[in-house]
Amino acid sequence: MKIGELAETSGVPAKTIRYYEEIGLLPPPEREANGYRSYDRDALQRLRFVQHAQAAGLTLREISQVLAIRSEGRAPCVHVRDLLHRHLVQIDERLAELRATKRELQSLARHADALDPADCPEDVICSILVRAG
Amino acid sequence: MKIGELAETSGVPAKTIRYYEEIGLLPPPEREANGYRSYDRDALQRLRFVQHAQAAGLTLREISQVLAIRSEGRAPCVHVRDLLHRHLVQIDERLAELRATKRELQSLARHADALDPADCPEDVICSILVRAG
DNA sequence: GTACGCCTTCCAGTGCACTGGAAGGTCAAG
DNA sequence: CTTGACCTTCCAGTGCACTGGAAGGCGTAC
Repeated sequence: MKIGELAETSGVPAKTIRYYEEIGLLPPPEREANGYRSYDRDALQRLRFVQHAQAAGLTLREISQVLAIRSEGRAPCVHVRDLLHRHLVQIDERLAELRATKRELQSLARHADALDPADCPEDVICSILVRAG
Repeated sequence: MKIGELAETSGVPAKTIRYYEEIGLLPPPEREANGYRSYDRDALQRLRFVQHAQAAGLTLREISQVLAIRSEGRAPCVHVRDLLHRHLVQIDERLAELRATKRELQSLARHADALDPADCPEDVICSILVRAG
């Protein structure tokens, strides 16, 4: 399977697949006589794994770690479990932040919608936004 | 007021204040005879405004736009109102994404917690994560 | 006079995940 | 024989918001 086909099948751009190889996320594949990359089914499986792991919120660096552990023959279960729990905490934090920002923004938007631009005082930069934060 | 004092008062590192000036977010301040930056109260107000606007989720680029509009003498109200509404939409999208990821992660974590590492089959990269995505 | 802390500029790097483009090789169809 | 799709490498840029460090000037206290 050439890189274009792998890209097509996986939905990951060829450029990105080469990039994954470059950063050591994917192992260098076999090459055809003409130098083209030749991928087997494992490559697709790995790539799908990367997509799954990304969907789960892991960074490429973390995915590399999991992949490396596995290629050493150890089962990455414990490691992955830790990663998952840590990510859940992070997501909760981020959710809380976002919700706070949203409340902030909603309050500002309500204020903005009720405001006549003519009322904008000259001495402050923006009377909508000075209420933020 | 020298940059260190402004940094102290605002909580924004001096390095960052210089960076803001460099990208045109803050206007170049007066200089003392020795070349030190000399800030007035307006500078602190602007810096606070930047912090508020950032807290509201605006990017530095957007904040620059608001500041630029204001410095042209026009009230940025309408512009800001649009920004706010667009940001609210973005935040809702991001919230939905995050919540989906969280559900994903929770399901994976439950699976991981219930799993004995010895059960990890050799032929898949990680039986926890193949379920993701 | 020297030590220390503050200030200056400038250049470069961080993190994250790509993405673009140039210059050129390969292969099958028309 | 040329066109076009595909592949290669390499270098460089994107976006966002900083951050680090070197090399040197300034100002005050001891």
